[in-house]
Amino acid sequence: MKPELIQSGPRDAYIVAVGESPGRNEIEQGKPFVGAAGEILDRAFTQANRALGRTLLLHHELFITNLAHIQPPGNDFDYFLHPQLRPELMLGILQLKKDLEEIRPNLIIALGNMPLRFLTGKEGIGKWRGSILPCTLVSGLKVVATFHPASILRVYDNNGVFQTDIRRCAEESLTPELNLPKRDFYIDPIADVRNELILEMCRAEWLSIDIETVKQTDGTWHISCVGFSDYADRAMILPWNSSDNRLAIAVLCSCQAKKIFQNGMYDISVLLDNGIKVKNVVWDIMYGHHALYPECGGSDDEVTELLGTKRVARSALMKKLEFQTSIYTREPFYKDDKYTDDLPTFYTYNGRDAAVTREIRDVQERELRDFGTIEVFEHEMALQPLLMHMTRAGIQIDTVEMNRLKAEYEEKIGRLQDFLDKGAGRSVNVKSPDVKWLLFEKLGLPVSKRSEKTDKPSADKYVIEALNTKHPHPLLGAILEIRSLRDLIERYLDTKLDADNRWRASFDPTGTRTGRLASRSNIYGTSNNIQNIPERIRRMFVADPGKILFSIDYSQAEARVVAWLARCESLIGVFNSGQDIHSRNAARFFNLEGTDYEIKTLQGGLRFAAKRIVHGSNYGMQAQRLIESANDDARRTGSPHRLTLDIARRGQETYFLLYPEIKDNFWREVREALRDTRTLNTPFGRKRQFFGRWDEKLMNEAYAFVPQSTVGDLACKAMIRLWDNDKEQWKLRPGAELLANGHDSLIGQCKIEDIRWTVAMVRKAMDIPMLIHRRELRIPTDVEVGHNWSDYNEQTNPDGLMELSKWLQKSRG
DNA sequence: GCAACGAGCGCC
DNA sequence: AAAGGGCGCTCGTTGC
Repeated sequence: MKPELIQSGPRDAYIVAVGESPGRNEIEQGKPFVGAAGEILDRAFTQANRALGRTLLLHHELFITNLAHIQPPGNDFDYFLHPQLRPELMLGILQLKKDLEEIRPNLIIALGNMPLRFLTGKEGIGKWRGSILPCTLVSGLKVVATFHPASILRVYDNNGVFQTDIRRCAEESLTPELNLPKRDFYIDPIADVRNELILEMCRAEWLSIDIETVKQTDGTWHISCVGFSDYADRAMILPWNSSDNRLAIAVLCSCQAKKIFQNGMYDISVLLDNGIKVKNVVWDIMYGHHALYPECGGSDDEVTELLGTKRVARSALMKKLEFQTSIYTREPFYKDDKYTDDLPTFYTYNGRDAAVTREIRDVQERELRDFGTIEVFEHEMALQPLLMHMTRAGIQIDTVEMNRLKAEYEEKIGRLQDFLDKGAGRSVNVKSPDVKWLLFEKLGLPVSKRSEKTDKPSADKYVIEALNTKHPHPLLGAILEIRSLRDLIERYLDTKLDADNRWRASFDPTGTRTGRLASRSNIYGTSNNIQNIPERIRRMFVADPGKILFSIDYSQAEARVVAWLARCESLIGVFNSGQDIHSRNAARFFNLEGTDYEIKTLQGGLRFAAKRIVHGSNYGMQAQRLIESANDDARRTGSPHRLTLDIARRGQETYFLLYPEIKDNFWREVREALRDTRTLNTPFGRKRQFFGRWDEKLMNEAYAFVPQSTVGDLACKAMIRLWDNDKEQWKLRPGAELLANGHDSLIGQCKIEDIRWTVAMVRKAMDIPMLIHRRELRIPTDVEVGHNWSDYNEQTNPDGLMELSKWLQKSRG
């Protein structure tokens, strides 16, 4: 008997969607994609149609079928393939061929790797998804592949990509033609052709530039070739190996055309290292993409790939050119050409990159205007030159101090490690599972937390700190101490510096989902992230000779933004009154009203607890986690005070009781915005779409987004003001410069005699009024100055950071 | 021997 | 069951 076909839809459909094989529900109901996977597909089409302004009756346009029409044992498609192709699959594919020949849809959607393989002969859904491909099963038809909807259930991060792919499918289904972009590539052209092209390209409005490089053993980059494209249908590729070409490259880079890059900070730096200045850089498609899809922010992308520390993509949406090509253009996947031995193929690859970059710019401009984030893009572009400057300037490291710290910590580690090994009866590596053996087997202590991913017991500092409170044991403290000392050495004190002993961290405006800057090691592989340097080693960062460091931070910035977002009059009142908000809150949370609460709270460490409670509670942190972070702070700073669960709970309850608007307004409005549009807007015009699964984690991400983003943007806006040399009102004197961004703080240096003036300028630039719910918010700033970057201490760090007024007094005396 | 991955942890 | 968010880096383990 012929098996029943699990299919649905009309035989005059525009689109045929092809899955792998039916599941149990599909078999029972005789229809494909009836469960959760079907819902995902349905929803994506509805959204795509809405985005395209179409009202399309899905079921009249879409024919859905599978490669096979029986369920393989264990739902494992491999059953059909190994040890050899099974007849059930071959029958299914013949049926599919027949169906396609009869229906002749405008578009076939391959849902997953197997349909991709049998419809196009291509393999690797991650590479080929989104590409418009000729169908090899039935010639003359076209295929777009994307993830199988069921995979979205497992890897929800793919949801955003899936949605953009389905949108492409809805567009492609309008016409049957493959109609792929055609481009001409002029590879190392003869002088006449080259000169003609140079003339034309210099006169063009836009010119994209893309370099190919090889890393040298000394960390520098050798340029192989440079691609230029003035129109998306052509590109010129100039190998670096002739002096004529190098001159041509210099001419093109310095011409008046508006330049387009993909991750230009890299290209521009490398060109500069080779004596070539790029003028009129106006568009970076990585920045454009980030302003459209902030979810692409985060590491683990081509930036980190460049550094050789690539990790698996974690972001819902990637920002690399390969991905952008798949969503902004109709150019099929071609990145494998990069790894060819064939020189012409490689040069063509370079030219295609340039042409695609050129093409993407135009699409991005339209989309940025439609989406309403063109100002966000321009803001990030404005940051680029000053961030490059900061990276290239760097900060001086006192290497004597660096080595002294390392020696001190190594000595301590040696002693503690001896103590630990003797106590444990064997050697214990504190960064290995040895610790779990020691805690949970040898000492028989209880497991209190497990990894979400692997379900393995956790032995992190919170667990160990909690164990130490309940079952005190000297080895526990030793583990924590060794871990943190090893960390200081491995992650900071062993950092490779440049030959002039400067720390040159890079800054990346597309590095986060919020618009904060990300910081990491630079393109030559020296230095590291400068935004997580521990306080206890910051003293090795020093001002240049004759100069002094300043660190100016926004006071309680995120908490203020939350108060304004919540329209919480009482909290706004406390901020506006100029009182010490934490002492004030501590008094109220812990019932110290009417007493001399400031002294009491300060002495009791409750002020610190109040700070933690406010910050954590705003973003959905629970009491248990609150005390962990508060007590960790206390341990690190040597404070004897510990927060108990009871006190934390009471404090948190009081916080929400006193300021109910946090939940009633702020949280509620975030949830409503998410429910209605899955999009949040910030006071500075950022828009972030949330593609994640609808759960509390998504809510917590969303609560944190606007405050974090607003403060991050605020500090960057101030940096732009100070960089912009035309603006007389924030003009810094020669020798004064910004050195780093600490999210809510700016770090810089200036000549010692200019410190008052410089600080006044920077503070003025940082004083940026915002409107939140039509109410003005201006966040005050605190200033510290010193010769090194650690806090002042009369005995241990007399050259450290202190309040400006105190420093002036001290330096007069 | 290398690459991927998880755990852990520094900062705001 | 319990769960703040946002990052980047290093080590140790594991799997090929």
